[in-house]
Amino acid sequence: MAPQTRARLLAGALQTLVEQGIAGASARSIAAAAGVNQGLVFYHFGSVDNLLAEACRYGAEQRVARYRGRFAAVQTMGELVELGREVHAEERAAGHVATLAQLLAGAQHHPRLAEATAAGLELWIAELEQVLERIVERGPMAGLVDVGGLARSAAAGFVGLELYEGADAAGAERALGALEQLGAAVGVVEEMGPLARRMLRARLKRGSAPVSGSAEVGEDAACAPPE
Amino acid sequence: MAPQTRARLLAGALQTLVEQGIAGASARSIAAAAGVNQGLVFYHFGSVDNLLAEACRYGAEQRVARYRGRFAAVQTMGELVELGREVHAEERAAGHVATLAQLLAGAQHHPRLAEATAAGLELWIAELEQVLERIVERGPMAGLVDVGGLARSAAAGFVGLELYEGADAAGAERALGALEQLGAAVGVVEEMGPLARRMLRARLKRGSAPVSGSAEVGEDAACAPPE
DNA sequence: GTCTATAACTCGATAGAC
DNA sequence: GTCTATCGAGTTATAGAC
Repeated sequence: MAPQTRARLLAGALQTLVEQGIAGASARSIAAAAGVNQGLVFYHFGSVDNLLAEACRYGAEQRVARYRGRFAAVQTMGELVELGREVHAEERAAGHVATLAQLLAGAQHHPRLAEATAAGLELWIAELEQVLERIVERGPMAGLVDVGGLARSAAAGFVGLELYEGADAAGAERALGALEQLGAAVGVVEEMGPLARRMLRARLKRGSAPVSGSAEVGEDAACAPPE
Repeated sequence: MAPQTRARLLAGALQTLVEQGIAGASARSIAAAAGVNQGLVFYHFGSVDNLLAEACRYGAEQRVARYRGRFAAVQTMGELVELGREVHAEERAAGHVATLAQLLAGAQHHPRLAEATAAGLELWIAELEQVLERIVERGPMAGLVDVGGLARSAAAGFVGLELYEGADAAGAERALGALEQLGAAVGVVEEMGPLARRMLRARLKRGSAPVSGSAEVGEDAACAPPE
């Protein structure tokens, strides 16, 4: 019966994180949610933190697998934003992104949890990165943007939005709407192809130096001189 | 001596959140950090949660005031991204954005904390919104994007990035770098002025309907037909 | 592998001395 | 306003019966 109990504890840990947060994730509450004895947490996992770390990997694998097919079908930035909405809605309803956020909060002061949550997030990031790679490589930004970094900022931003939604649901909705509008702006760059690519390359070439002054040109310099 | 003790407890609460996270923010550890007796938490604030809620507002006001001048000086998207880097570095060093993230994690299952953290975040959002308003209104996106929503997504994303950095510092650095590149892409749209504006308006007009098919045009449709 | 019982501790919160 | 002392509940973790 060992494997079944382990699985129940893992599921119980996730459920407890959803319902009570990291501050309420004790051996007793997790065991109660799993319907098993409290001592089994320590028999099977050694400590509550170890259980939470394993539950993090377990949960992330489960959730990412749920969307793998849909991620694979995405071909455009618009579709990706649309899928983002879907994922947001489903994960919010199930409380699973909140789980990752709770673990991430706990991980700030706990190296073992940090390792596990980073691994869990990495699963989401890998999925996202594949999609972005497909989208970016055929557009004007190919080779000009770090796709892995983009995937990481999207995943991290998603977690932040999820936390924000818990404190201000209406504000989070506005944020999502604005992101869709911003996605449309990026889509414009995509559509513009080579012209946008030249301008973007020129911009990035200026490197990390302050770009002050460059934007005042904005209105009348629709076509920057090619290199 | 009452006001001094109150202030010490507020500072102690923030310090404890930085050093031990929401899970370790007990009346005893906070009082220890403040150098006062544990019972005074309840005398002055009634409960630990009330203290945390007040500390949230107190801390957010303190931090936002620190950057008010610099926010006011920002004139371009590039400068804003640059300031974002500065704020990130300073807040990370002081651990204060992490504080907001910890409170946000705790707020998910605690209405009183949710109210306080939403108010604290709102201070950052208001500051950001003013800057974005200045930048957007003179560019092609004026009137086409919800500036308040943009400010909210930026603030929430910032919190997420901060949490992510605690679990994977290198990954967070990549994310920040990619965001700078993406900011440059938005800058391109800014530079393009009226042309980009027409394309963007056409895009947004299609509304929230799936934009599938539109991006495949990308490479060879540098100039979409104006409406 | 699973349970009970329990040790040793920390928690929030309060009563009462000063 | 600040302290000590304390209650009752909840916590991790272990020892030992089954």
